[in-house]
Amino acid sequence: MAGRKQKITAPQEAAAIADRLHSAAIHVLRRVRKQDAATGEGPARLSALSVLVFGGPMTLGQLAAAEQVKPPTMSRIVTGLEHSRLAERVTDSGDARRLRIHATPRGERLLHEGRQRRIEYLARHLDRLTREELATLDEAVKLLEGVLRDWPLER
Amino acid sequence: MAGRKQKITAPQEAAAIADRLHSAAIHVLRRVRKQDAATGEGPARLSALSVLVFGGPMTLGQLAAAEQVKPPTMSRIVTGLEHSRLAERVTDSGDARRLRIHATPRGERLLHEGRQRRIEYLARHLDRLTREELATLDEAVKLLEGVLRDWPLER
DNA sequence: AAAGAATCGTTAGTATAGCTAACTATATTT
DNA sequence: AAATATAGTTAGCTATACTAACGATTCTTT
Repeated sequence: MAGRKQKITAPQEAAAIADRLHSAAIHVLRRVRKQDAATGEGPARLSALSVLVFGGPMTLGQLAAAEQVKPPTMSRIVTGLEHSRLAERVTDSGDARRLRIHATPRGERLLHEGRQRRIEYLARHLDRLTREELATLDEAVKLLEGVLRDWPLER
Repeated sequence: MAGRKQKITAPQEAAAIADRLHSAAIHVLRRVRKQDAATGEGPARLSALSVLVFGGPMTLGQLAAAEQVKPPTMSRIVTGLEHSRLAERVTDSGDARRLRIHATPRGERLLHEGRQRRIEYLARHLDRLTREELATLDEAVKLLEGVLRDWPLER
């Protein structure tokens, strides 16, 4: 955090961009989420499953924190994933209070397929951009990733 | 739409960017939506209210279509907005089946305040970007807006 | 003009996803 | 050993989504 570039930013400018960024993000996701219906699972389950697949097995509390959701909510989400045989609860050896939640092979498969479908759909629409425009978009996404990385979760 | 530039885009590139764009959009919105809790209204109501405020009065069916939601769902959302005195149903003169839904002054005020809060919050975090980086982000958002404009709603 | 069909919205019933409060079971601290 | 802290679950509430079935109106067709 100490190594950031100087802030030479006009605040109103940031606000105007923030507004349109917010709107664009909403509309992109609204289009894309329809593709996820094909998986037969709801968004909360898919998102939690994604955390499990890409972050590896973790406790219910960690998963709840990662999804910014309270433990009772995550408990129900995991129950749903178990019923669909996409994830499993395993009692932690060494601390019987804890549960290790992990994705099943079936869960990994379903996630990757859904992700593929979603990305292809989105990419099909980005295809109308030129190579240069895609490069701009790529750079902007990198900037956003940086902002998100340094963005404290509290507040 | 006929006047778009040539497609000289490598498809895999678009897919990779699509993936990260999707992820970034999810995480930005996840952070920002917490600010909306201060309004005391849920996301579906705020989003419908936003359509009413910026799109003007419309029928329930139009509002449902704009929000990509089925009529029964929108009926309940509007009921909620009415209970909070943020919107009103008015029977259409000329076609008694139709309802004109419109935002109340109170609804407009709440929406603008919430929007202000959300934008300021997001802008505060974008502030760590330099002027140049903000310009890149701005350009990328414009590109996205263009893609969204030409993106048919069906499918 | 009357009968039938289409349209608009609501009601009923179900599922998912979020919350707080209260509880159980296990670990840790004193 | 007793008190406290931690990890999850259960219970009960609310909001948001769906489909199916219904009522009321309007349009069409005979």
